[in-house]
Amino acid sequence: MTAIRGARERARGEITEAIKAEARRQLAEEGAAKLSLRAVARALGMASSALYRYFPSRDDLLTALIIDAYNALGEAAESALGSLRGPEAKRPAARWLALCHGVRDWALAHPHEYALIYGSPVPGYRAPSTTTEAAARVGLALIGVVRDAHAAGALKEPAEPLPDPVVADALALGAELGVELPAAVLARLIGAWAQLFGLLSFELFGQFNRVVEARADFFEQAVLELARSVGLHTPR
Amino acid sequence: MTAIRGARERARGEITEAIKAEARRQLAEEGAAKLSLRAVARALGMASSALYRYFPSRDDLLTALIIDAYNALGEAAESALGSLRGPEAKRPAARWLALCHGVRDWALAHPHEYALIYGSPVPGYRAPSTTTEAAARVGLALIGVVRDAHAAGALKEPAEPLPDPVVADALALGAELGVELPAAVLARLIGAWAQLFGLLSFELFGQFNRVVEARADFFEQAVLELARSVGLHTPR
DNA sequence: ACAAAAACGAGAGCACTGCTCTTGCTTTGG
DNA sequence: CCAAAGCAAGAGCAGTGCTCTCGTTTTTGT
Repeated sequence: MTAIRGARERARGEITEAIKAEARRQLAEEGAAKLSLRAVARALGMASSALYRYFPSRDDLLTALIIDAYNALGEAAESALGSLRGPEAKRPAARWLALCHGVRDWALAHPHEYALIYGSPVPGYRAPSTTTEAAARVGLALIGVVRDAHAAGALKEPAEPLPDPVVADALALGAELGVELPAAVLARLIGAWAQLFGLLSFELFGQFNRVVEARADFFEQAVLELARSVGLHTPR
Repeated sequence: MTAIRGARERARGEITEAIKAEARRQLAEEGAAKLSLRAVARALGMASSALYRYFPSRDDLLTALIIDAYNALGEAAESALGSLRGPEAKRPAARWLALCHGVRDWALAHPHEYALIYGSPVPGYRAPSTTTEAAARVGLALIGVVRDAHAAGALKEPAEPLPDPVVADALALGAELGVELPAAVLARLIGAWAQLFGLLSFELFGQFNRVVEARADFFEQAVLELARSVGLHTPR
């Protein structure tokens, strides 16, 4: 169905992509606030009004960029996991670390796109299912690492008890995702997920200026601690 | 020196405050992106050009709002700590919890102002010392709670070793702040600080939609875990 | 006390923005 | 082959941040 349905359809796809590419360029240079439809149209040599045939509004363009960014980040994370070789590829702690560093590396390489998805929600809130789906990829990857560890019997379930409502949320999530993990682990995974991005946001948004200098070391250390909190064994 | 230096000076202060108040109003309604100088001037019944006598640019107004927001948050946090009564007021874990909940309560009550300070940096980066000073208040409060616990001998120093560069950062921070805490504790405090806002940002920016429903319980649980990670005893 | 200097408010104006509407042209499909 | 749909371009509207100028008012130095 994506076959050649005429030159027009193909052209539409290409132009849509060109618009997004140029918008991404301006985003990387000036940030989301300064992204201007007219400037994009100008750079592409088209009338600004023509652009509205492809994106009905500026917010729609931004939403498309957001989804792309989520997917790019998800892909970076997954590929960091996939490029592990040798015995490292099987050790849960190493997988966890690789995943987190993959996320961080992408964020450092694309700070404005990171800000777009994990900074303040720019277009008056919203979360179409396409967005949330793409947004979930990193979280799912984290769960995957822990699930594999659990299946291999390499998980040390935390002893601390959890309040009932938290357990309920964790169970609901586990059921929805069809993943078999103890509620305590799942709940801590959610926390670790949020905290991972807390660390990244502080680093990227300048909150660590004059506080943390050895950013990579600090990140690794913090992320190792998160791995422990979900029950992963972290040798050495 | 802040004495009455003429009606003009007093009027200037009042008008400056009125502008910020109206800007804050529009901020709370529409978010930072939609805040317009002209609209503020209109609401105040003055010409838009007159507003530039008080704030040289839109970014300067935003910066002022950012500083105010940091201070309001810092104040909310400190007062949550100060309003503890009875034996709770002495238990480090209770103080830690009260502090974190104070931060969360303020954030939930002022989501747009929270987004202004912990979302994407809106005006092309920047951090005048006045900003960083106000921004540090919550972090300092967290440190204070742990310092007191340490002084009272109620701190269980974590055993896990830290990489040297991280230790160095922690020592430098401790020296700069003149606070006597083990490097391992200080390093974990920085992590806990970042993670606290990671949790809040995820909650406020909608990342927990359809994932975590029992937000307050979840927050409490996560923040308790953070307290443990810095060495605080958490009874029950 | 008076004149010079500084601060102020208002208005007009510039360059820019997102977005709409209308007018012609081109591709598509029955 | 021709009507219908898709498309690009231009003009135009309302709004924005910001600058400049021009009278007026307040402060300040002598």
